[in-house]
Amino acid sequence: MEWSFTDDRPIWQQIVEQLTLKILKGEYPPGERLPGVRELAAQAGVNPNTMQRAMAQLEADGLAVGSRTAGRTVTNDVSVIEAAARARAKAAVAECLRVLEELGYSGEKALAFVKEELNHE
Amino acid sequence: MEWSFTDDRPIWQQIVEQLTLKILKGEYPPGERLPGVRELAAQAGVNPNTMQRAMAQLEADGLAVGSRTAGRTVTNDVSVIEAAARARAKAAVAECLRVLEELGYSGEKALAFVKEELNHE
Amino acid sequence: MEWSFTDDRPIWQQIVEQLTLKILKGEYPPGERLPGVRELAAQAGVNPNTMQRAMAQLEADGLAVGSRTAGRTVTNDVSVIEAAARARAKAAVAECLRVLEELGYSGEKALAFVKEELNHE
Amino acid sequence: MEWSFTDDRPIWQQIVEQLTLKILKGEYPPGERLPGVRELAAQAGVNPNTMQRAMAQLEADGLAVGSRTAGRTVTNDVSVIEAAARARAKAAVAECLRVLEELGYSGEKALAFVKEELNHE
DNA sequence: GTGGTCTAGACCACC
DNA sequence: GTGGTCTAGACCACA
Repeated sequence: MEWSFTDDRPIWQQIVEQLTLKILKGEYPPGERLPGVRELAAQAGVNPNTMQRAMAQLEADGLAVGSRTAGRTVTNDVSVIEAAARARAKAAVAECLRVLEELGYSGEKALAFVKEELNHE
Repeated sequence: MEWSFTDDRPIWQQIVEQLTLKILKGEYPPGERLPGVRELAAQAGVNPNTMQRAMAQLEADGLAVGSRTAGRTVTNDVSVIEAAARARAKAAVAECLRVLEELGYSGEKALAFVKEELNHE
Repeated sequence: MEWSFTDDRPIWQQIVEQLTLKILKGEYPPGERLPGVRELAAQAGVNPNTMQRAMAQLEADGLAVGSRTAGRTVTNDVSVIEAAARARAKAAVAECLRVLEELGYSGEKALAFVKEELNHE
Repeated sequence: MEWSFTDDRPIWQQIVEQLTLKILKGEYPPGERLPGVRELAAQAGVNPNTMQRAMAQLEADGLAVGSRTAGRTVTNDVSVIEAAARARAKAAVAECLRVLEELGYSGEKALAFVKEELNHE
């Protein structure tokens, strides 16, 4: 796993995002055991506390469940994962459309613009 | 003008965004004189220092030009404004497509999803 | 017997509570032989060490007596059991009243509130 | 303010509880500015990080709102405060009744017991 | 060995 | 001066 961080946002947030993405994509399947805090921290080259901050957020989001002594696992509740994935996709599109609308793109023009960008990518 | 800020990002950045938008949309036409920092700060209910920082950014972006004596004006270079508008639109779409691709949406599926979101908005 | 644990508190404490309850209610009558640690541990799906710790606490509370050769039995001293039951009840009520008082419930109001909660349960 | 902690639970949780109680009781009225993290930490004799952990929880509970630069204030949403107070009271009573029921107290007997305890307090 | 907590001290952005 | 973040290092309960 390639960890890369920018300094415009807290590292723990970026960790949360990247781990969340792995869960949403199924790279960490539901129920799978997650590596320990110390191990992940070593991999990512951050302080264990920082990694733990990220894991706590992951738990708060309901994507990971922690048993006090036996490490954490990805949630078994697939609906939570799917809901998170859908929410992320919808948020991205909504933000995009919001900006385009601000710039004067009507619905049809916005769609055409997206299509165009998609093609000569 | 309705100024509203969230506290998840620096206020000066949000000011920059909103002022930039007004320029891109032509509400502040090229060459037009911008209100003074103190006046704008009073309107927005922020510290003049904060507004000052936003204006400095606007100058750095090339959208505003400042003469030490006569206040600031919107740039006369229309190409700069158009380029900025295009860049903002492309960035928004690119970010959106990036997220969708991360989540496993192929090009066609992404477009379909955007269309769908656009419809039941 | 249905064993269920939450991970907000040590498992051995929860075992102690549930076993204690069985003794107080008479499900394990005074003088009765308790199942062996290994057997109980298997039932509850926990490590024998954990169950062992719970039993030690039960002994410390005076509710179980252990003879090195013949396993453990529930105490024959009924007064100990009755005292424990009374203490548990009083502690529960005292804690409840403490919280209610903290929140501004006077004696009468507290009682009325308890009555109300009891009814629409 | 008298801060006293026990070592059976995390200090930050105890801080959260005590601050929450002050808010629920109105000692910190809605909208009131809370002392800074460093100041509170000094008062309580704990590390600023520990105090911040507590404040973050208070924010997550919706009882405090934080503006990135101007300190925290008690929420203005009185309904949140009232809901929290009611929830705390109901939880306390429910726990009490649960224990009493486990011990064999029927509804009426439980109420009578509470009344008795309340009197010779 | 696991996660959780706490301390100490430092740095930074923001206003 | 405010809150937020990060590091480093230590301790503890639990299983």
